[in-house]
Amino acid sequence: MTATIRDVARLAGVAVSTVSLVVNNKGRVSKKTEEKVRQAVAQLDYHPQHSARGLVTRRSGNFGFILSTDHFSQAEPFYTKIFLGTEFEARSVDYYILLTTIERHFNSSKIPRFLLERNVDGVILVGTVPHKIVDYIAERRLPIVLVDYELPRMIHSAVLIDNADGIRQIVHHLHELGHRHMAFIGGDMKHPGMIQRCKAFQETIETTGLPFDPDLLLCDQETSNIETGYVAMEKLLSQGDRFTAVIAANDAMAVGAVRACQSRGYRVPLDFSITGFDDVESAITSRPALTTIHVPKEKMGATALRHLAGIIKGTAYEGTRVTIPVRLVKRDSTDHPRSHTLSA
Amino acid sequence: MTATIRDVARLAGVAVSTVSLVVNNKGRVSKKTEEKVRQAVAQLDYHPQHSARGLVTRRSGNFGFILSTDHFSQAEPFYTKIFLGTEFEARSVDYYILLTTIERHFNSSKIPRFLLERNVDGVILVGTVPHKIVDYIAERRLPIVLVDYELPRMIHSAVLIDNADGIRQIVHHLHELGHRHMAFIGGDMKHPGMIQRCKAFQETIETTGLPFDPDLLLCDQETSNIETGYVAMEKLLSQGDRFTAVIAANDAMAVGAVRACQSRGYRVPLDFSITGFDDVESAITSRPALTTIHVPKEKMGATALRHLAGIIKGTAYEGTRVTIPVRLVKRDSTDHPRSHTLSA
DNA sequence: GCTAAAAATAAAAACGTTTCGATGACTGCA
DNA sequence: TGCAGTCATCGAAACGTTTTTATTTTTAGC
Repeated sequence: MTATIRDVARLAGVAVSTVSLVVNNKGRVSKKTEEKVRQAVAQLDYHPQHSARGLVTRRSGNFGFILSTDHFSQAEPFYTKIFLGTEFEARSVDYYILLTTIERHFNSSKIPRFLLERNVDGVILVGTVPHKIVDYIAERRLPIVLVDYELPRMIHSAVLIDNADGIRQIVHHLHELGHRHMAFIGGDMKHPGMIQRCKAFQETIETTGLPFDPDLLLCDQETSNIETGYVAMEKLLSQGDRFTAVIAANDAMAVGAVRACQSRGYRVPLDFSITGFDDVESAITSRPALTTIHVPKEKMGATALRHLAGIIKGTAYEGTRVTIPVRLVKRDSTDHPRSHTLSA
Repeated sequence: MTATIRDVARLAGVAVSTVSLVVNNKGRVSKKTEEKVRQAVAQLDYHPQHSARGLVTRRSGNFGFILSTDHFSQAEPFYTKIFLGTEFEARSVDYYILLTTIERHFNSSKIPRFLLERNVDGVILVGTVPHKIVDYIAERRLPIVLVDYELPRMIHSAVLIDNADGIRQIVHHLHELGHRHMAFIGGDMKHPGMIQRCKAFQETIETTGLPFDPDLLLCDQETSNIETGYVAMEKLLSQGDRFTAVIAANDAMAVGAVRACQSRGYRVPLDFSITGFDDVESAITSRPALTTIHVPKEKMGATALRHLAGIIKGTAYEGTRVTIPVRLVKRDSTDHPRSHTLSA
């Protein structure tokens, strides 16, 4: 039915091995025969059969993509977009992606089948994942790339975003607008990225020479969603009029903070400037549209895949951290502080 | 490194072919040798190698899962959950899922790689997909199962939800509460499911003996999101006080309708009862929590996979439609109509 | 034009599995 | 005890590649 390498060889009038050489761009083949072979390939619509190839190369041609179930079914398509980037990039390097989700709590009886069966050549792990599964994979000597997550021990490759720089950009932006008293809503500190954002806030405040008020630093939440932001903002408001801007560690909390303001009759950005982080869908759709830090999600996924493929080809080193730059997106949730406007 | 079938055979003291028989539960093997083989398999942690198996069986052991890019990166994890159901079910029948997205507009240069390379044994297509890609796959004689979508020509298998019954349940629920004048917000009529919901509304109104008012039937939108619902509700409200309940064809539009009410100072469900459809995340988190129709998304995915596997095994027929039942979930967005409450 | 070296091509083995036909070992019946 | 028939097991071929080694062709230097 479908053409095999023999058919191509016969049609092109060359040996099977020559066809293989051409198809894989290996070895030196004369221009002339290469052309003949390529023609035959095109004519027969030949595609090498994965399984046959895998049998001899001892590679599966697959990468595993592991994500926690709650990350995957979370409302904002943050991780979904990372996957999209990975999948897209996989097409160009000829790998298939096997996506699977795991529960938050590692359960050795629920190990992804592609690991048990050794049917992947490497694994991409995205977001918060149980440490044990990382160890399990590492024990099996499979290359690993973490995305938007890192483990204390720095032995695995990771694709990260420049959280510190993002926060710096935000603080500077607000500072330029004239804000001096900024509050920070930190969210769930179990995620390393959140810790970085929180730390970066404190450091930037300090280096910029702004006053630091510990009451305006809220970093002890359990979650990082809209509700979290709402509650945190209410707490800040109840503390009195000590700030003009609020930096939320992600967009969801920023949206919550905006709502809390609005339901108390405050206007954003007139009374308070509020910023997010991540630049997810709701940063654009919510009113006012959020000033936030754009995180290139697809690019993270693509970078992870490229890196993983590199490790296998031998052109990249395992254990490298790749940091993806982020950039400020100014929208409608930030403006000069009220007092500043008045004095101007 | 990893154990092969020969290792198992040697350890168990039997022929390679016997091990194969045991592992695949084929042919008749004596209890005694079966036991020996199983022991050896366990001891060596043997897993058949996909590629070797695929080479001889001429099966890939993969199913394709195709979804439009916008469905996949949509805020509500509706399709994501369908995928989860599929993936989970795939584990038990020993198939891998290759997930890929396609653009809304069919582009023959962007055909999923697993189709070009014939690396799947069947394909699940979810939500609205270009007809051309369905034809393309069918031409290649690959089994197809559509999920939450159907094509005019009824030649492909499809897993659908009982839209008509869902609408019936809602109308009856509202009727029981005492509502007689119901409005309907239909959303994007390009999706067959939306058409069904709209039709079912009209039919149920009629068979229940309720008055039908064409002004209360809004079925000419282009989209089906929160904004759509908001706008539609404003239009309804501007038409005067002719209804006490609003049935939105999905949860997003219901949320929009609720917001429109609230921003005009109406209370839900006191002034208007509003219902959704789908039972997505926001049906639970939005205030008031929505009375809606629960759609078992994971189950749809699982059913699709099972059906596809059945077609290949020869235990299911291609071209079958499987309808998944739905059920009403009563939450806080519906109550007796105001007049009814007063008169009671 | 000859030879040695380099480049291009070919031939064959190997990868791990399934499957088919063959072989051997039992069973039950005469 | 012998024999047909059934049941359990085995051996070997085949699947479509890549890769290594061998062979042929081309090139370059004299």
